[in-house]
Amino acid sequence: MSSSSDVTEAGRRAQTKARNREAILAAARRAFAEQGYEAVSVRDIIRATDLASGTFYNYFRSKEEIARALAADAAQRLRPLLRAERAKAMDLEAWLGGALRAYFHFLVEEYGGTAAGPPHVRMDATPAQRAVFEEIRESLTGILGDRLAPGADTAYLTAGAIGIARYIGEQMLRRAPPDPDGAARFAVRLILHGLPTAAREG
Amino acid sequence: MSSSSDVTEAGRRAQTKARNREAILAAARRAFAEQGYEAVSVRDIIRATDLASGTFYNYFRSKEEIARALAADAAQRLRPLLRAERAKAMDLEAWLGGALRAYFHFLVEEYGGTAAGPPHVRMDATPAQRAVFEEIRESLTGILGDRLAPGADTAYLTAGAIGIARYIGEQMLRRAPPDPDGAARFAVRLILHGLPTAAREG
Amino acid sequence: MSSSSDVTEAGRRAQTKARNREAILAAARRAFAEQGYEAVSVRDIIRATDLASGTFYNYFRSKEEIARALAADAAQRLRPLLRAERAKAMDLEAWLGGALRAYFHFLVEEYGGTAAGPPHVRMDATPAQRAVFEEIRESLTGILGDRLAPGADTAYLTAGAIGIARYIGEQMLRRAPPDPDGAARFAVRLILHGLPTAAREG
Amino acid sequence: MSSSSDVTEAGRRAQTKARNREAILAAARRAFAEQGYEAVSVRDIIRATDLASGTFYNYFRSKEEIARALAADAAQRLRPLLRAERAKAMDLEAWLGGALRAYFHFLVEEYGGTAAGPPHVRMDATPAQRAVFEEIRESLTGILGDRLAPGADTAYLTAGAIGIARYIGEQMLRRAPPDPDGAARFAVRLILHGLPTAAREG
DNA sequence: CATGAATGAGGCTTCATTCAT
DNA sequence: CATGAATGAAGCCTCATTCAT
Repeated sequence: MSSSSDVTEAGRRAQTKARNREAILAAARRAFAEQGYEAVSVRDIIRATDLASGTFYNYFRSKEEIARALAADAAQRLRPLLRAERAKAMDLEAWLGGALRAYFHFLVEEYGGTAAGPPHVRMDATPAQRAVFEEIRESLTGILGDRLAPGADTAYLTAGAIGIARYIGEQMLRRAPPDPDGAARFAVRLILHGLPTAAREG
Repeated sequence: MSSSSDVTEAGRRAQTKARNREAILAAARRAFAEQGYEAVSVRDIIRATDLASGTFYNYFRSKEEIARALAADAAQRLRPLLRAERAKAMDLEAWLGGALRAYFHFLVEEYGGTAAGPPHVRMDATPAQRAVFEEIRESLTGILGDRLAPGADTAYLTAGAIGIARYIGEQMLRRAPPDPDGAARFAVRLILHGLPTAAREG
Repeated sequence: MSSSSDVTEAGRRAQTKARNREAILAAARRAFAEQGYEAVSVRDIIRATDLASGTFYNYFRSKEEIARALAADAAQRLRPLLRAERAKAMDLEAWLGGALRAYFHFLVEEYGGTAAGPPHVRMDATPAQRAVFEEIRESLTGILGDRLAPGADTAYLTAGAIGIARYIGEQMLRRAPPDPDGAARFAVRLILHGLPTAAREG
Repeated sequence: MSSSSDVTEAGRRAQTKARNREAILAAARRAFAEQGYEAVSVRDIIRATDLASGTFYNYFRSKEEIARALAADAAQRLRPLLRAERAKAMDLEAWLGGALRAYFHFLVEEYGGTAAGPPHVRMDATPAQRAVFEEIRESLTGILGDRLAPGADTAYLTAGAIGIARYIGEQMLRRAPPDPDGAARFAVRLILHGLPTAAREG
């Protein structure tokens, strides 16, 4: 049963496994984005791949697990980007611009062409999402430094910033073609200077 | 059919009907807010009342119908409030303050005690929601008047304002006790002057 | 509570009761004929009257009972007719003609305008139907007298005759306007002389 | 995926599938014959097999579909038999004998042991049944040739013949053991020469 | 590991029947 | 007796998950 091509075979196997896993994840991401968790059936997901229904369970223990994996995956892909921007940025404007560009590009890559966008989940539904929220809060407080009043409500500040990013991101995805850089410029202005200022510029 | 208490009888019946209808609506509102449309089963809803499963269908034709009724109901309760604020308000600040206070009080009344808040639905999932979006956009453009640049992206502006309201509202609901007026003051400042200014004040 | 018009009142009540009972029976007959027993709901029946759903149960103990009542009713209306024809008839041809005319007129009165006709029930599903079957068998053997061979299969003979009547009756109901007398003439010829003979005449 | 028993494996699977499908069909046929379409629940059907409720839907999309499949199946098994008899037969008697024997044997195979027989559906409830009706009508007119009067009512003739076959078939199924050949001989005589002649012979 | 049929819990909904008024 | 809302069993069907091959 073991031949001289074992290594190659094992390699091919590993490749196939990785390919299958990615295929399932991609199909699930699309499906969840378009229809929401409950409306998606495991069969919807595997029907979008060339695999059989049972195979799903060789890669994920349950439908819930793939959803969590997906959310964690998104958050984990997003966090390094945000961290990198935080590291590079010298001031609030630079950081906001970098982070929002990163986020909007991420949205386009992840959900571009989708009718929907990322599921609008409660802000802290998963640990990964909570982590992102905290990450942003810390970056924000760090950069603001002593321009942050002692009693300032950083949770509200963070929520406001995230709200702007989320909703403008959703609008952006609905346009053809989506323009992440333009959206980021707009969001930066809105966050930094407020709505009247943002309205004054084309 | 001919007792002297006919009126009272009919009245009691009508009262019971109205009470049951409200009980079902309230249970559904809670359930949808906490778990989302798909995750809620009709049995979840009626189990939260003291009625029997079949009774649900004496009041709503389907699970979908009650969801629509709920969304329409919320939007229809919200729109007059927003309109009234628009009529009263002379400038942007007054309008924002009134509208946000109205919205946050509405949230507390509607979802106070709930773990969650209103479902984060896509911004224009239902006609009623679209209508609210447009209502806000129009108020915004109307009040800004010629302080709105010709090419300004009013959809982004509206989305940003709604995003702030939604996410700060969600944060507010999570606090005990929720403070809608405080949240409104904060949101007004954030929207009007931007994040750095909002951060500078306790 | 008792007035001088008690008799009149009682009379009106009895009238109303009879009217209601007939209304329910008529609605049920139509419904069963058009949709079949199981497909008809009690609400279908009472919706076709101006009564309330609970009222149904003041007149019939259950849906099954009204179906039985209906079948019994039909059989009981049919049997006297058949008996009368038997009494009048001097020979087979006269009896067949009378009985078939009676049956086909009965069908038109009972189911005319209906899309369907009487439910095609098993020949002996109810006692009343069994009784009709036996009634016909006895008339047949009585009239045939010694023209009936000793070992003749009277069940088959009866079944054949009934089969002809049922299926030609069904065809007749489908025509506009239905012609019960013509159908009876045709069926008599077919039963008496067989198909080739019946085919030879227009 | 690569064992030497692949063919056998696939074969066994296919066999199981076919067996299950047949088991479901058989159970449904019995149930529909005994209780009629509406009175039969999908659970009745699968309870008569050793399968689980959900399995039904691996084979048929709905209860309606299996009913249609059953009717179509019966008609499709019957029509070739009737056609073959039509091709062989030189005269009316031969054709009637062949067709009725074929039909009665079909009944015994299909519904033998059943308390009931085929559901007495309206003569043309399904396309397949309409097709059988027309098939018989055409054979009849073809064989009668110019022994058919110009204005003869071929629909009535066909209905009469089918009525005889249906009701005598029902009687036959009720006997133990059923005698399809005897029933066919009887029915031929009745159809060809009429009731008095049929009565004269044992 | 892949396959895909089998499983059975559970979802939505209908409906015969009861009962307070 | 009439009314019509309440009841809960039962129907059809979907789906996450298991398992033999």
